[in-house]
Amino acid sequence: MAEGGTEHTSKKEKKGEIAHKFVLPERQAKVNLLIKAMEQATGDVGDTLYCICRSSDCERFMIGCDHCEEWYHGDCIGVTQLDARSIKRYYCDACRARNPSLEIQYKNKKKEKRVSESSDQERFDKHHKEYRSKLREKMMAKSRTTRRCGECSACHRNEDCGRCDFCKDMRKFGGINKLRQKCRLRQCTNYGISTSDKGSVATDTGSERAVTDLSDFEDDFDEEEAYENVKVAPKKRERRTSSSEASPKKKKDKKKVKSKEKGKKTPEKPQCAINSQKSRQKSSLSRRRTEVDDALETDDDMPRQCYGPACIEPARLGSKYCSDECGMKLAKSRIYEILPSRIQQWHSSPCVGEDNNKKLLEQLRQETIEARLKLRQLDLKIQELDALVERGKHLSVVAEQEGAEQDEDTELSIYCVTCGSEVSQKGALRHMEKCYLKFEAQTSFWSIYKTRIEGNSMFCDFYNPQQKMYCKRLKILCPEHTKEPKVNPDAVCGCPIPVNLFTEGDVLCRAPKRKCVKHFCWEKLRRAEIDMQRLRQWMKLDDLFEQERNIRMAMSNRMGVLGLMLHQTVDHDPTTPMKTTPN
DNA sequence: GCCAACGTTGGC
DNA sequence: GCCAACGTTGGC
Repeated sequence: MAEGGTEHTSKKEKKGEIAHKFVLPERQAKVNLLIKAMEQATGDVGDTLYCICRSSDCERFMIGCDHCEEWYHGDCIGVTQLDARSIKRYYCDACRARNPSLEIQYKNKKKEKRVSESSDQERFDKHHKEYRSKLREKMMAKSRTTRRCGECSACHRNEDCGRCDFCKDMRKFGGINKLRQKCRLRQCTNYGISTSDKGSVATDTGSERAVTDLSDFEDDFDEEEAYENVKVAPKKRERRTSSSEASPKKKKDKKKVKSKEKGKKTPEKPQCAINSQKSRQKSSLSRRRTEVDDALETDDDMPRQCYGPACIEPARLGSKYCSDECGMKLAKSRIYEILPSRIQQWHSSPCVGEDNNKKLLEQLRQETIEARLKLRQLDLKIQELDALVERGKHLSVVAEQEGAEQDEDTELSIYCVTCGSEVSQKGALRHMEKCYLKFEAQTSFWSIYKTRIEGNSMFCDFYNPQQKMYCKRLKILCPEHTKEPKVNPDAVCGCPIPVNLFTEGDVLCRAPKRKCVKHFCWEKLRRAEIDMQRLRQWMKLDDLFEQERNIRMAMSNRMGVLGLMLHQTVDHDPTTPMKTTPN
């Protein structure tokens, strides 16, 4: 689509160069020939639509708008070649409706011609007024609830789109029927034009004017008609009452009761109500039109020619193509047309994103190596610990060893950090350990996946068949699924005794393991510490892997066909070339 | 009686 | 002024 748009713009630009504002009759033939030749050269003969009639015909006399640069057939908009001679700057109706400050400018020396020109314009306006008032009359003649002109494509649509908010609200589309409105694509476009929009022109809110060219074109009323239109709204209300007069008396009474309920307010109501209704109607209609136009932009149901290359079939409803093949054909030709130059451009211009990604990948690789090295070191630490424990097993118990449980009179007490109860210093470590395990058992960590780690896993991975999940506590600390090993009565504690606060010596504690209060569970805690470090490293590796995957995906997307077709680097300042290394 | 959808209301 | 919500209406 983007390419189609580009072609369109470029052609307009070319046209603008040749035939500036409008085409003088004597130059007309030449210009037409030139445009035709260019179209043939660019290979897009007749595929661009002009004018309010949206035809590709450019054989007739045409005049270009100085604001939007759209081209119009003279006979479609009521401008003759003679008129065009006296016009200096021409602005189309759509542009003038959007921007009231725009006025058609005439040449000075042809001032006298303005009379006839303006009369032409009047004729033209009159023609439009007639058309629109006919439409309005038609609509008003129909029943009160009919908001159909019966002529626009929306009125001819028989089925709800099922996609707009109003359709989605309908019960048949699974909605809850809150909005209770007609499908947006079936709402008459002429209804909004005829009754309300002049108000928005007069007040010129601007933002409300986001409507199609056609609507704008038809919106171009003068003040007189604006007044007429304002008067339309109350008429509708009156008609409603009169129509209800025809209906049973019950309804009439109902109305009376209603007005009585409102009390003194009733006499004042007509004017206020009319005003408020006017404004409400105005706003709701302008909103509706904008929304409908938006919808039409994306889901156009106007009959048009298939966009397929060399295809002359009408497009399917809601599609730009007559068949899937035509769509594929156009897509293919676009790829053949655009991709080679994009690849060439890709190779010739530096890509900062690509460089940054490469740097990041290198950084990630380094971090991965470091993490793996650390993991190996931790594995070694475990082996060392195993060796230490093994060495302790061969030692014999020394009863008087420092740290062994002894009956001392001077008992100090301490508070448990977990439960807060007072415990003796001697049994503090033992109590706190048990207490911690008790609380820890209340919280569990589960995953549906079993851990798959090279070497020994640090996770418990107990499988619960009911939950069909695996326990993700640290194996060594899991109070639920790891049983405390039974300690032999003559087992030695075996904990290395530190020389000072930070270094530990070769000497091992030879107190009986059951009675050593100083090194209670030392082996378990050390293993847990190492396992935690291992866990951290594995998580880091996982994170690095994820980052690498994302970067690689971004890199492959960038160079992919889709990426190349969708994106393009534009160097806005070729005099100072882009740097490949921004840092 | 059902249903589509119009027109009004009141909250924001 | 906008807009969601809903009472009401007219066609079937």
